[in-house]
Amino acid sequence: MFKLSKKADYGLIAVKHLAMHRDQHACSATEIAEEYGISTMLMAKVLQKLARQRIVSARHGASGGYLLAKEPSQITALDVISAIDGPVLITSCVTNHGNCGAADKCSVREPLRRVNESILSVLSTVTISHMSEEQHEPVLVELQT
Amino acid sequence: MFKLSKKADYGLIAVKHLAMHRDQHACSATEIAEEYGISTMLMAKVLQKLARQRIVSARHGASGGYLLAKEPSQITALDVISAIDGPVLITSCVTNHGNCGAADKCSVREPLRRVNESILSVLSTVTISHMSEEQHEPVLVELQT
DNA sequence: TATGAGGCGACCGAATTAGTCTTATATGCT
DNA sequence: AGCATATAAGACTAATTCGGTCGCCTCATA
Repeated sequence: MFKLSKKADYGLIAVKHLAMHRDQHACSATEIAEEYGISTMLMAKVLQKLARQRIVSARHGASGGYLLAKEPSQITALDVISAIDGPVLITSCVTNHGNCGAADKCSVREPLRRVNESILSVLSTVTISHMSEEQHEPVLVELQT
Repeated sequence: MFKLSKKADYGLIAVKHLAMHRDQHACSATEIAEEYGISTMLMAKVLQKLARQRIVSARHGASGGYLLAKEPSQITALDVISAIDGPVLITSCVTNHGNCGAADKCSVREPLRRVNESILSVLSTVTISHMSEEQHEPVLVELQT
């Protein structure tokens, strides 16, 4: 209902792993998958999606693998999640493509759109480097009620 | 992936409807369902769940229906959503019931737990009365990164 | 006491998500 | 050159979740 998909979860794990091993060798999908006990095939799929969005860069061939394409502080949780699962929309009718029959009657669309904005703002405030740090300074996010 | 279920959506619609018709008659499930073009059966299910969590109160019998059990300002979006879909957990392993095999290896659980807290905080800041108002003053939410 | 309302659980089909397989392509090493 | 090792991509299947329906029950009121 309001859950991250496993793939997105795996994506965050992979990106964090790469962040911890940067300036070292490229990590292969197999290497990362085995480290966390995840199916190799599936991890490969996830990394491919991240590569397509230029969050990681891939190196073919022997001793190849993946490297972060940006600084960990420049990669947000939102980047990773939406690279894998597509845009984050808490309701399917937020974009208003007419697929919601009750669109004109629906009285909650506008308020939910604002809640959606707030969640995007939370997710884009958290970066991979935040996720690797130990100290956690509070950050204020402006929420449009 | 990161979406409200339709049931939760319908729940918010119903609660907002009740908020707009308080001090009037009790609204039946059928009445609300028809107003927004939603299946009567399904709307009934949703209202039953809301009643079980004491968000709305039900009146049996002829000219019965549902009434809000609290002030609109005392009902948060989180109340409604979790009444219908259960606790809001962005990952299934947040509660750590051992169902995630990689729990000990998983390096993102703690950061995600904090993101989850922030989302809860957003959802519990938005009340039904907020959702009915037109003006939207920004509210600051403290986000634990 | 008949009628109109909610309460609850079982159930089914559809949609989404998780995970696998296969084939193609690129790279490095010997 | 040729082989081993990687990624790339899409088709495919299995598993799970979700949306929606139905039937039977209880309760309250006209």
